[in-house]
Amino acid sequence: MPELPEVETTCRGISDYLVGARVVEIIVRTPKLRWPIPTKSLLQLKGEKIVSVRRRAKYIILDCESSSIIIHLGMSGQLYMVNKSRVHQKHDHLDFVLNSKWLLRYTDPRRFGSVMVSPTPEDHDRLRHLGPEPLTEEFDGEYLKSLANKRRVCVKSLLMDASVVVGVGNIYASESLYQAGVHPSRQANKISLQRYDKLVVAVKRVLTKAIAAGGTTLKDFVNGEGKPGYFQQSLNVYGRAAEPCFQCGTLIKSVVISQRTTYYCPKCQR
DNA sequence: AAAGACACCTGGGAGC
DNA sequence: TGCTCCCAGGTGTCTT
Repeated sequence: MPELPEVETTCRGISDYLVGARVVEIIVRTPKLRWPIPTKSLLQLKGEKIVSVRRRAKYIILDCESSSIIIHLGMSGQLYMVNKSRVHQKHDHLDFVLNSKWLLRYTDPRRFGSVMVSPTPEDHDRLRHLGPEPLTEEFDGEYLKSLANKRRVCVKSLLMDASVVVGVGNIYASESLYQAGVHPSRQANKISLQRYDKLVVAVKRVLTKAIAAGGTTLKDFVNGEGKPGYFQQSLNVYGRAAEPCFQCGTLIKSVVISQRTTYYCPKCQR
């Protein structure tokens, strides 16, 4: 489900309900996600107020008074507000009960997600080595080109490497490369600065548009209020193998790059 | 050191 | 209807 726009959408959806609220109870039903939930340190936050809600890469950070809760949605995770009276179902692993009529529920069928606790989330092992946010000025063509010069991987793998830039997952990598006219299999160190400038613009544009649309709902994504996103209506190549390119009519192709299906137009992307 | 393969899980859809 | 197989939005870790 979630790439950066979906995580951002989730953050915005739950923030108003959480900031300033107090966590009166924490219910851990499934202690084992990708890693074991640190139940003990999590329960110590019971009674604390949530000070802020933010995002770093695809991690959602709930800052409480003494420490922060770090949540990753993995492939199938969802985080959303429900009325306290809503009964939990099979994959509802975790509830944060608030001092209001709401609770924050974490649902994740595949359990690839994770929940961590840290007083200094930026320094956490999982977050420390992350690259810049894609929607900042730090992420520009020169930056990308300088890293690409040292790499022999294909450009799509470079774009999806979280130590290079965070938040560009499989959908938006394909979409950005299409918009920039860059072939996903092209070797990263053989692309000019001009083309990296263009690629960076494309990444920013695609992500910004997707956030504005409330994310992409492929199967089951819902925002913090349980509503779907609408960006899938704007997808140009992702999931469109054997369908005509909107620009030139050539049939969209798919190829597997580092174990992930990648979509591109063989004519528009070189 | 970098790049590729594999692992963790469940559910949904296609094909028979 | 029901079985089997394949695929899926991520990313840490192991192997080359």
